[in-house]
Amino acid sequence: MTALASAVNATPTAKPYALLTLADGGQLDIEALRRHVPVRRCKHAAGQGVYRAGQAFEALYLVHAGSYKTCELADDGREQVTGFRMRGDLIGAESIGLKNYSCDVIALEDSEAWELPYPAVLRACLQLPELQARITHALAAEVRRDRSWMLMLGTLAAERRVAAFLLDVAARYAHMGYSAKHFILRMSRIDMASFLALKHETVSRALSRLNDLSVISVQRREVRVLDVDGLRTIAGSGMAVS
Amino acid sequence: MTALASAVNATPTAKPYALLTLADGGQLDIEALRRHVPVRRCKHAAGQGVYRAGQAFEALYLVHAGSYKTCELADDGREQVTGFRMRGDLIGAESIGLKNYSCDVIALEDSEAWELPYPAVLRACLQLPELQARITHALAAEVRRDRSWMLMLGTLAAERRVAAFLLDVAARYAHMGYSAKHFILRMSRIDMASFLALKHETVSRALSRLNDLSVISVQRREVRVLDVDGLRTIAGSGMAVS
DNA sequence: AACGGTTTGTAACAGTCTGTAACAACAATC
DNA sequence: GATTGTTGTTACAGACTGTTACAAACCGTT
Repeated sequence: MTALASAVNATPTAKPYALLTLADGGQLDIEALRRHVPVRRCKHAAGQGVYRAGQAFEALYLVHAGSYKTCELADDGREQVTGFRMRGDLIGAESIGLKNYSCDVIALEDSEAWELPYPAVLRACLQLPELQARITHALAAEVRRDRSWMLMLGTLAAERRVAAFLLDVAARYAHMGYSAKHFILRMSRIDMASFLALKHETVSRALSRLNDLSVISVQRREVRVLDVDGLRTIAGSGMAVS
Repeated sequence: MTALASAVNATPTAKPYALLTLADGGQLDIEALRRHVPVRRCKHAAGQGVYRAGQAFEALYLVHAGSYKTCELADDGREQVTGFRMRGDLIGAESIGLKNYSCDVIALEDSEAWELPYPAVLRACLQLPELQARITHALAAEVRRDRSWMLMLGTLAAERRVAAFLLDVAARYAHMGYSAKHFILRMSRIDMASFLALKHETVSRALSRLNDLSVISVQRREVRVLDVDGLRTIAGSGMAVS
């Protein structure tokens, strides 16, 4: 990573954040949660897993720094990246109700997630009605987000998918207080391609074309958005992630 | 529908069913729920909506008979079928936490869903801890199911997607007590194609080819599975829907 | 039984995306 | 600083799916 790049969206300041950004921005903060649940800070090196499919389900995780990918696995080895998680995102909720985690969650860079042991969370839910609602809302939001990507994957051509993806990344960085016009992608072309149901060469070509159209400027993982409206037009009036 | 067809998987008998088939088959039955929540039976003609995106979110629904499709809509008119719902499936949970429903749910045939007013459900959750867990589990299962389809859509070619879809339909009919080897598809080719992120002609071609391979026998919406293992091989060792 | 409208099937053609391959840029290691 | 491996880019040929068009089957209605 170049010196310039590292200044764009580096490790965040320790600014406090609400639990479960995904939901509607309510008031339950991490300190209230800590009074009921023993929180352990877990650091992960790039490529290391928070958990893997099949491991015993024991905790939820809250991303504190860095970024992760969630991967679905098939018996025959097929693999699919189903999403990327950043600061404030909840991890592990998809496995609630199971004895074992149903997917892999892997750090894309050196990252940190806070471990919330599930039995403690369950007990805390009885005393903090807000927490229960928050988790339910986060799950519902996750369903909506996944479906909104299904809409995107089912109706947009390759180049438009890539454009929609960039807009989503930009919006998420903006939400975290970073620049929406200049950022570093944390995932490889292969992960991006898997998520977008494309091949990595196709993603490269699409990015190059968006670059040639002067809608963005891209060099490897560094992206500058030059024409947001142009990008929105290509993506089809953008995402409707709720 | 032919006389033969109607005998295959017609309106179900009024066999009692557990709440939220999607989850892990627990014990909370519909009678326990009725003691806390006023249940209204809602009938829908084919093509009629249970609710539409934008309508005020007021209730969850439990499919009692028939079948529905869930549709995601984009601002610019793009549309994507994101799933099909049958007896025992919960509808509306994806909109929990919102003021308005986020998608359309439309009956594929004459169907019936039981309305569970959400405020009453919320109150009931305080008295029936099982209910709260059930809804949470159903939501988590919904996330897993959607991701498992993302895996399928992202990694399988057209013909294999259709095969995987047929296996899923067969499994769901089997779960409801119908034949897994002989059933009637309730959705049009267009809905099926939308769900599988294909065009309806491609679905037609794939079905014709599976028919020519003697893996299935298909005539319009009537399907006979002749070679389950063959179908599984084509689909890539089947789905891992949990 | 005849009538439109819808749904489904088939075909030829065109287009996008993919697969392969070679190369370039970068990172990590020695 | 050279080397090795990973990641990303680009070009070209080829396969699959999408497009378009039309015909047949089915449905509900008259």
